[in-house]
Amino acid sequence: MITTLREEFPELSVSKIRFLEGQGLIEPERSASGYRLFSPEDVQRIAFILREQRDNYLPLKVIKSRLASWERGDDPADVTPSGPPPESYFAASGLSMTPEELIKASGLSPRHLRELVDHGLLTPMELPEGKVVYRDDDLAIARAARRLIRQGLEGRHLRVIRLAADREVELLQQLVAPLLRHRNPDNRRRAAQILADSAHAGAQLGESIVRARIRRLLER
Amino acid sequence: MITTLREEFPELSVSKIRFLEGQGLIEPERSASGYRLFSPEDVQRIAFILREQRDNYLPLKVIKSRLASWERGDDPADVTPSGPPPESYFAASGLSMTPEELIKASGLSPRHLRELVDHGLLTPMELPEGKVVYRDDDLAIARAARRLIRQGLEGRHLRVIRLAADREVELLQQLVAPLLRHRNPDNRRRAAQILADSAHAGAQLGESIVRARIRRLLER
DNA sequence: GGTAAGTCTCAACTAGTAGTTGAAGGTCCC
DNA sequence: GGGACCTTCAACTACTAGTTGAGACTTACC
Repeated sequence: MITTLREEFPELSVSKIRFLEGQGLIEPERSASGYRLFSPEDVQRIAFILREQRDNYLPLKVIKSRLASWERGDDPADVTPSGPPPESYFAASGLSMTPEELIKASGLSPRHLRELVDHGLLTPMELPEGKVVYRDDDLAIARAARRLIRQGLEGRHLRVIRLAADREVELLQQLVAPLLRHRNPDNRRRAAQILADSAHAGAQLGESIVRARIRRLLER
Repeated sequence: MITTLREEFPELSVSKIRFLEGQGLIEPERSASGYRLFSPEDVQRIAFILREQRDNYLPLKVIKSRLASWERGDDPADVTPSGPPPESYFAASGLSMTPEELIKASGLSPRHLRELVDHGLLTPMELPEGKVVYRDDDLAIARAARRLIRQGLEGRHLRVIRLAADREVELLQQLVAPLLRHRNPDNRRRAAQILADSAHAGAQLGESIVRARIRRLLER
């Protein structure tokens, strides 16, 4: 049987392969005597299925439909909904934290927290009494920043990322400026939807480009 | 019972609430007589659970452990692995497509495809016979780009995103340059790991910043 | 040609997840 | 005091994701 796959998935059984075929997820060729013959593409496909199961806990039905829509070259918006759905994309949890709480929740050091504020990555709300309060946006930013800091990046590097994000926001802002000009709730909702989808697509685009570049870098 | 939740989740049953408590996902207060009392936070928590189930197909066990690590203020790397795991982050599927196939799979028009190539978002491999071939990186890029184009962005706007991505790659490259200087397989693997985590964190950071900015924009 | 190891189908079985249902009883509130 | 709600607890159900076993066939090797 396919031993290559067993490197990544040691618990892969023959019966599971048969089961996957029974569910219509794979369709290996057959030899004259009825044995299954797996092409490299079949192996890739099985690896994909197993990875989706293991890493994203997707039910086989969902994997199957994604494979199918991928094959049809379908609208990828339906294929990659791994993330919040548009309506909830900007849904704030109402969380608000003191600097101390943010430090605990993000794992940042006070020094790094200050750096992030200085470089404009974190934008706490200033309350009249002189206190400052962070929101859930800031927590997400702080956590991501901490991962990068741990790898050796510093405030000034993160600033580059912030500038890029700002430029992207300007871009998106232009897109919905006409809708936001008048304070009409319907237009506002429409704008939020466009922004949600575009922001998500923009993030995907950026990540895809980075990934492509890095892959080529590593291939050398 | 909680009717607010039924707006988003019409099929939510009382027995399901009790089941969730039985599984340890929620712990509502109790009145003196033993009735469950749901605070707004409880409602938020339940909504989160139901959303993870509905949108990401996560098993309750996984949701529970994510809630728990969120509560402990744990390493968010474990909390947000919605995406490929480090080892497979750069795993190519070996896919290669002709321009026509890419157009079909991405839904781009030939004109937009040309634009993306011109602006350096797509970088096909040129084969000796003069043919060009796209890879799976390019498909991901093309699909994300198409979502933005559909919202009204154009080639020159996407170029801005590409430049930002390039700058981010330069940043990350510096991070692993020492490891890649000598062709040692162990160092190479280590570099790949760092790049995978950092690229993912960088994408998260960028998206978080954009989201925060846009949210503030919409709040005005 | 024999035989061991592997494969085939098909049906039955199993383990786990995610709840639902029903019985017996307590609480709330008009 | 009665109807509508809530409580627990055990049993039951539906579905997913396989495993196991029987009986038959194939492949490889001596």
